[in-house]
Amino acid sequence: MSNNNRYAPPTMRDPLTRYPGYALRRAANATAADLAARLALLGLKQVDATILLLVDANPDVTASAIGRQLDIQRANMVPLLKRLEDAGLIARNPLDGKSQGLVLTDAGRATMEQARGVIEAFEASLLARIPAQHRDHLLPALDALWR
Amino acid sequence: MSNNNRYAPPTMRDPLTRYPGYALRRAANATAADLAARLALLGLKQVDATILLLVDANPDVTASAIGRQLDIQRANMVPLLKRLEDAGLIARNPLDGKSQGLVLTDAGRATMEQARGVIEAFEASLLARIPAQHRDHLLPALDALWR
DNA sequence: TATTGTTATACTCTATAACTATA
DNA sequence: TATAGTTATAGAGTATAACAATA
Repeated sequence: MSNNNRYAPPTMRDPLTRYPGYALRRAANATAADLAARLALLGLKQVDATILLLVDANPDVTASAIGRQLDIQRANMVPLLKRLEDAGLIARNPLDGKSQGLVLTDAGRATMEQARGVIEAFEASLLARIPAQHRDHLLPALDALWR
Repeated sequence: MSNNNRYAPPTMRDPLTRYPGYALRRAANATAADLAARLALLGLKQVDATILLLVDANPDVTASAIGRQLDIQRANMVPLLKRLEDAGLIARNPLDGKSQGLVLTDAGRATMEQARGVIEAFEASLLARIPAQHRDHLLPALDALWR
C-alpha cells in the first residue's frame, strides 16, 4: 500500500510549504524548467528570448540598458549578445563613438515572433493551472514584490 | 527633468511585465536576494536553512530523501551536508549498513531556531508588501504551480 | 567624471557518469 | 535489481576588478 494516499501522512514532513516565499521559489523553478524546455525547441534560452523581445520593443537599445533592465551585469552581457549576434539574430548599430544600438535582423525578428508565441502558450498553460478564484490575483501580488 | 515621472513613459518598454510567469521569476529573484542577505547574518545560505528545518522536522532522514524533497541531486548533497557537519550543526546516525540518518546537534537546533525566526520575519515582510486584497491568494496560486 | 564596451577571472550552483556497498 | 553514499568533473550562471575610449 502506498504511503502517499489520502489516508496516510506523506513520507516527509515539510515545514516550509506553508511559507509563500518558499512556494514562490519552488513555483519559479518549476515553471522556469517548463519554459526552458519549450524555448529549447527554438534553440533559445530564456534570457535569449527576453533580450529578443526587449530589443524588438526598444530598437537601438544599448547593451548596458538591457543589463540594467534585466539585472544582468554589463560584463555578462558580452558573451550573451555575442551568441545572439553569431546566430544572426541581432546586429549592432553604432550610435556615437561609444554606444552601440542593438536591433533585430530579419531572422531575429522571425525568431522573436516564434519565441513570443512559445511564451504566450507557456503563460496560458501557467494561468490555466491556477484555480479560477485565485488567477487574477497572481500578477498584482507578484508585481508588489519586485516592481 | 526626470524621464521616469508619471507624465512621461519610462525609458525602456518592457513587453514582458504583463506576463505572470515573468513576474514570478523576477519576484522570486528579488525576494531570494532579500532572504539570502538576512540568513547571511547567521552564516547560512538558503539551502542550509532549508535543510536544517527539514532535518528538525524529520529526525533520521537520509541525504537521498532530502535531495528528493528539495530537487537536489544526490551527488550535490554531499558537499552541502559536509559543510553543515563541519560546522557542527548536523550529525550522522547509521541506520543500517548503508543509510545514514541525519539529526541536528544541540548547536544545530539553536541555529535552526534562529533561522526559523529569520524566515518568519522575512515571510511576514513579504506578505506585508502585497496589497491586502491579493494577499491570501498568493500561496494557493503558487501551490498550484509546483505541488 | 561618469558611462560604455570589453577582457579576464573566480566562484557558486547544477548536471552527469561512474563506482562501491548494501537493501 | 534498486538504492545510498560518494568521487570526479564539466557546464552554466554570476560577480568582481580592471582597462581603454568616449560622453
